[in-house]
Amino acid sequence: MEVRRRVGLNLKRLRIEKGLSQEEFAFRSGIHRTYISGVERGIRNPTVTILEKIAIGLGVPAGRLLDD
Amino acid sequence: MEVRRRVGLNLKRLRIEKGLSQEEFAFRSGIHRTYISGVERGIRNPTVTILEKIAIGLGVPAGRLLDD
DNA sequence: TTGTGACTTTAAGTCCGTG
DNA sequence: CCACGGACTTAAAGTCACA
Repeated sequence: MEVRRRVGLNLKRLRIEKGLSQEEFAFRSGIHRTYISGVERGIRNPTVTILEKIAIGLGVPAGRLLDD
Repeated sequence: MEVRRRVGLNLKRLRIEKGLSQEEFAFRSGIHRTYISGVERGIRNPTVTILEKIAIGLGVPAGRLLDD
Protein backbone atom coordinates (compact mmCIF):
# COMPACT_ATOMS: atom_id res chain seq x y z
CA MET A 1 0.00 0.00 0.00
CA GLU A 2 2.70 2.42 1.10
CA VAL A 3 5.51 0.92 -0.94
CA ARG A 4 3.32 1.13 -4.03
CA ARG A 5 2.94 4.86 -3.56
CA ARG A 6 6.68 5.26 -3.14
CA VAL A 7 7.34 3.36 -6.36
CA GLY A 8 4.78 5.48 -8.18
CA LEU A 9 6.20 8.78 -7.01
CA ASN A 10 9.75 7.70 -7.81
CA LEU A 11 8.74 6.61 -11.28
CA LYS A 12 6.86 9.81 -11.98
CA ARG A 13 9.70 12.00 -10.72
CA LEU A 14 12.39 10.16 -12.68
CA ARG A 15 10.27 9.99 -15.83
CA ILE A 16 9.64 13.74 -15.78
CA GLU A 17 13.32 14.40 -15.09
CA LYS A 18 13.98 12.54 -18.32
CA GLY A 19 11.47 14.76 -20.10
CA LEU A 20 9.31 11.83 -21.15
CA SER A 21 5.53 11.55 -21.40
CA GLN A 22 3.85 8.42 -20.06
CA GLU A 23 3.26 7.35 -23.64
CA GLU A 24 6.91 7.78 -24.65
CA PHE A 25 8.08 6.02 -21.56
CA ALA A 26 5.59 3.19 -22.03
CA PHE A 27 7.03 2.58 -25.49
CA ARG A 28 10.62 2.69 -24.24
CA SER A 29 9.98 0.25 -21.43
CA GLY A 30 7.65 -2.08 -23.32
CA ILE A 31 4.77 -1.65 -20.90
CA HIS A 32 1.27 -0.46 -21.76
CA ARG A 33 0.64 3.24 -21.15
CA THR A 34 -2.38 2.72 -18.91
CA TYR A 35 -0.40 0.31 -16.80
CA ILE A 36 2.33 2.91 -16.29
CA SER A 37 -0.39 5.35 -15.31
CA GLY A 38 -1.65 2.91 -12.69
CA VAL A 39 1.82 2.30 -11.26
CA GLU A 40 2.45 6.04 -10.95
CA ARG A 41 -0.81 6.47 -9.07
CA GLY A 42 0.00 3.60 -6.72
CA ILE A 43 -3.04 1.53 -7.63
CA ARG A 44 -0.98 -1.27 -9.18
CA ASN A 45 1.21 -3.66 -7.24
CA PRO A 46 4.00 -4.42 -9.71
CA THR A 47 6.20 -7.50 -9.62
CA VAL A 48 9.98 -7.39 -9.65
CA THR A 49 10.11 -8.16 -13.36
CA ILE A 50 7.96 -5.08 -14.04
CA LEU A 51 10.16 -3.08 -11.68
CA GLU A 52 13.17 -4.16 -13.72
CA LYS A 53 11.56 -3.12 -17.01
CA ILE A 54 10.74 0.28 -15.54
CA ALA A 55 14.25 0.70 -14.15
CA ILE A 56 15.79 -0.14 -17.53
CA GLY A 57 13.50 2.35 -19.24
CA LEU A 58 14.62 5.01 -16.79
CA GLY A 59 18.26 4.02 -16.85
CA VAL A 60 18.50 3.60 -13.09
CA PRO A 61 19.14 0.60 -10.80
CA ALA A 62 15.87 -1.13 -9.92
CA GLY A 63 16.43 -0.54 -6.22
CA ARG A 64 16.15 3.22 -6.76
CA LEU A 65 12.44 2.81 -7.39
CA LEU A 66 11.97 1.67 -3.79
CA ASP A 67 13.76 4.66 -2.24
CA ASP A 68 11.95 6.63 0.43
CA MET B 1 13.91 -13.94 -14.93
CA GLU B 2 17.32 -12.61 -13.97
CA VAL B 3 16.05 -10.17 -11.39
CA ARG B 4 14.17 -12.99 -9.68
CA ARG B 5 17.37 -14.94 -9.24
CA ARG B 6 19.09 -11.91 -7.80
CA VAL B 7 16.29 -11.37 -5.31
CA GLY B 8 16.41 -15.03 -4.34
CA LEU B 9 20.14 -15.09 -3.76
CA ASN B 10 20.03 -11.85 -1.77
CA LEU B 11 17.23 -13.18 0.40
CA LYS B 12 18.97 -16.46 1.04
CA ARG B 13 22.26 -14.80 1.90
CA LEU B 14 20.73 -12.25 4.24
CA ARG B 15 18.46 -14.81 5.91
CA ILE B 16 21.35 -17.14 6.61
CA GLU B 17 23.41 -14.23 7.91
CA LYS B 18 20.60 -13.71 10.41
CA GLY B 19 20.79 -17.37 11.38
CA LEU B 20 17.18 -18.02 10.46
CA SER B 21 15.59 -21.09 8.87
CA GLN B 22 13.10 -20.58 6.04
CA GLU B 23 10.33 -21.53 8.43
CA GLU B 24 11.42 -19.07 11.11
CA PHE B 25 11.80 -16.34 8.56
CA ALA B 26 8.46 -17.12 6.98
CA PHE B 27 6.81 -16.68 10.36
CA ARG B 28 8.66 -13.42 11.08
CA SER B 29 7.78 -11.91 7.75
CA GLY B 30 4.21 -13.18 7.58
CA ILE B 31 4.69 -15.06 4.31
CA HIS B 32 4.04 -18.74 3.70
CA ARG B 33 7.14 -20.97 3.97
CA THR B 34 6.66 -22.58 0.57
CA TYR B 35 6.52 -19.18 -1.02
CA ILE B 36 9.78 -18.11 0.65
CA SER B 37 11.31 -21.30 -0.71
CA GLY B 38 10.13 -20.42 -4.21
CA VAL B 39 11.45 -16.87 -4.02
CA GLU B 40 14.88 -18.09 -2.90
CA ARG B 41 15.02 -20.48 -5.83
CA GLY B 42 14.07 -17.73 -8.26
CA ILE B 43 10.93 -19.45 -9.50
CA ARG B 44 8.57 -16.83 -8.02
CA ASN B 45 8.02 -13.29 -9.21
CA PRO B 46 7.19 -11.37 -6.03
CA THR B 47 5.30 -8.10 -5.92
CA VAL B 48 6.67 -4.97 -4.29
CA THR B 49 4.45 -5.50 -1.24
CA ILE B 50 6.01 -8.94 -0.72
CA LEU B 51 9.45 -7.42 -1.25
CA GLU B 52 8.65 -4.95 1.50
CA LYS B 53 7.54 -7.71 3.89
CA ILE B 54 10.72 -9.63 3.19
CA ALA B 55 12.86 -6.52 3.70
CA ILE B 56 11.17 -5.80 7.03
CA GLY B 57 11.70 -9.40 8.14
CA LEU B 58 15.37 -9.06 7.27
CA GLY B 59 15.74 -5.58 8.70
CA VAL B 60 17.13 -4.11 5.50
CA PRO B 61 15.86 -1.49 3.00
CA ALA B 62 13.72 -3.11 0.31
CA GLY B 63 16.04 -1.88 -2.43
CA ARG B 64 18.85 -4.05 -1.07
CA LEU B 65 17.01 -7.15 -2.28
CA LEU B 66 17.50 -5.97 -5.85
CA ASP B 67 21.26 -5.45 -5.57
CA ASP B 68 23.55 -7.15 -8.10
C1' DT C 1 -1.45 14.07 -22.37
C1' DT C 2 -3.29 11.37 -18.60
C1' DG C 3 -7.09 9.02 -15.58
C1' DT C 4 -10.36 5.50 -15.19
C1' DG C 5 -13.56 1.28 -15.28
C1' DA C 6 -14.11 -2.86 -17.14
C1' DC C 7 -12.51 -6.84 -18.83
C1' DT C 8 -9.82 -11.68 -19.86
C1' DT C 9 -5.69 -14.29 -19.19
C1' DT C 10 -1.92 -15.30 -16.41
C1' DA C 11 0.47 -15.76 -12.30
C1' DA C 12 0.83 -14.45 -7.35
C1' DG C 13 0.22 -16.33 -3.06
C1' DT C 14 -1.78 -20.10 0.36
C1' DC C 15 -2.25 -24.62 2.06
C1' DC C 16 -2.06 -29.48 1.92
C1' DG C 17 1.42 -32.74 1.61
C1' DT C 18 6.11 -35.93 0.26
C1' DG C 19 11.17 -37.44 -0.13
C1' DC D 1 15.68 -28.16 7.40
C1' DC D 2 14.66 -27.75 2.63
C1' DA D 3 13.09 -28.80 -2.37
C1' DC D 4 9.28 -29.76 -4.64
C1' DG D 5 4.38 -30.92 -6.23
C1' DG D 6 -0.87 -30.47 -6.66
C1' DA D 7 -4.93 -27.92 -5.93
C1' DC D 8 -6.86 -23.90 -4.87
C1' DT D 9 -8.24 -18.58 -4.36
C1' DT D 10 -6.96 -14.02 -5.15
C1' DA D 11 -4.74 -10.53 -7.56
C1' DA D 12 -1.49 -8.93 -11.18
C1' DA D 13 -0.60 -8.56 -16.23
C1' DG D 14 -2.06 -6.69 -20.09
C1' DT D 15 -5.47 -4.25 -23.11
C1' DC D 16 -9.40 -1.22 -24.56
C1' DA D 17 -12.79 2.67 -25.22
C1' DC D 18 -13.75 6.80 -23.43
C1' DA D 19 -13.65 11.03 -20.32
